[in-house]
Amino acid sequence: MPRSAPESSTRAYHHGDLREALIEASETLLAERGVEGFTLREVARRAGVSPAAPAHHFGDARGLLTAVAIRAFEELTARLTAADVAAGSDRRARLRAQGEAYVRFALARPGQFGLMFAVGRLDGENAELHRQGDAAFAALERAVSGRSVDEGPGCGPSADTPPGAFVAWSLVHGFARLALDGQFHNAGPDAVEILLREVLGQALERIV
Amino acid sequence: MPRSAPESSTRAYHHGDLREALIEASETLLAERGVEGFTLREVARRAGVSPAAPAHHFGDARGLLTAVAIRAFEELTARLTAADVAAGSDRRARLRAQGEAYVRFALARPGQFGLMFAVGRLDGENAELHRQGDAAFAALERAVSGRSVDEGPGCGPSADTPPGAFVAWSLVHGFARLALDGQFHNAGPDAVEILLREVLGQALERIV
DNA sequence: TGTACATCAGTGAACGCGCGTTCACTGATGTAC
DNA sequence: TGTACATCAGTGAACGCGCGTTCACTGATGTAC
Repeated sequence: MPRSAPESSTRAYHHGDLREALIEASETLLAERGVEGFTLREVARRAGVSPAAPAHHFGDARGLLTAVAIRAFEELTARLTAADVAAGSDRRARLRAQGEAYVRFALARPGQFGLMFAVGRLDGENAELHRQGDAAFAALERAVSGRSVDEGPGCGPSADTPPGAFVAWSLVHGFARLALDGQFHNAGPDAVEILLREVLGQALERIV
Repeated sequence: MPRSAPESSTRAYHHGDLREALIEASETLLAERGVEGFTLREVARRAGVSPAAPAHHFGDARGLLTAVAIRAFEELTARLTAADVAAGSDRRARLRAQGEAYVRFALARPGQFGLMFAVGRLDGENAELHRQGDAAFAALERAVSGRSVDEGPGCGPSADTPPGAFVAWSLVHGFARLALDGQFHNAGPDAVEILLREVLGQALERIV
């Protein structure tokens, strides 16, 4: 099932749905080469269009990357929320489920995960980007605060946010980045899997 | 006092000590533009030499960056160890002191911190790089395990490493990266300072 | 002490490369009448 | 239904750019005798 475009739904002209094709090509390119290896020309090549075509839909490279990041935040939020719901009502179980979902998302989509925090490559003025970023954080914060998924949307980091939310975020974020940067390679076979369980088991449950 | 070059001490010919000058120029360039903004030509420009000069001392760009990363790990280890010693013998105090030192290093030297974990830009075959990276981890692990600073050098991540070391590392590493990526900007004024204390206070002490 | 020579740090021009973006354009699609 | 026209997605060549690295070289330094 094709996802609907978040803003003005582009009609199919020559290509069919170039906007969508460019986003998907970006996702696979990011997966293969990371944010550092991303180029607009390569994306165009993979989508089978000329290097000038993307400008029509996204303005420039930053615009395309921002669209990809927005979608990535949406997927992260969906995964966090699904894990939360599946974990039941126990606060620690919810927290652990979300922590595991966060790390698994990062490991499954390393390129997109890198992009989401590569602020220099994104359009910081984009309101939708902020909205989706805040939504992902809100999902985590909800479990930390023991609020139900049904109790409204929550909001992004603020001065009122309980510190535990930052603790949980830092922990899973740091674990994910270290794992992606290969820092656990010497910690034995299946180190990431084993450590993930231990870290979440030892730490996340105690923190809050 | 000029630091002595880690390998074959380069004599002063035309420049004086180009090897050292290139490393220092790299450090300030990294500070200004991050790893993404690093170029060999710009470093040469800043050191006042031709673009071909660095090759003589470091082979290629990767070689120079690796030398810079090695030095950065040395500085991190020195900071962690100093904080550890200053914290006395209480295990939680030591852990907290090292955690704070880790984050402060990252905030003070964002470009070098980014470089240390930008594995794609470094020479993964370089033994000294691994040695210094392991040494930094070993400092952290020592406090987690409650071993004294005097009890030998320790070693890098392995299958025998207590999980708490990975927990502590993930926590401070994640906090540092999120802070550097501007993710705490909306958490109020002085958010990073306040959160740093809260995160270390709430979490690090409980984890082990 | 003086001279001839070897070493090698650093030069500067050139290499080929791929990049993001621009621009005038083409031609398929959709629409007004 | 048919025709003329407007729209605009996508083309492809060209722009200027800065990059890392190479190469034959220069000339200061150090050294052997």
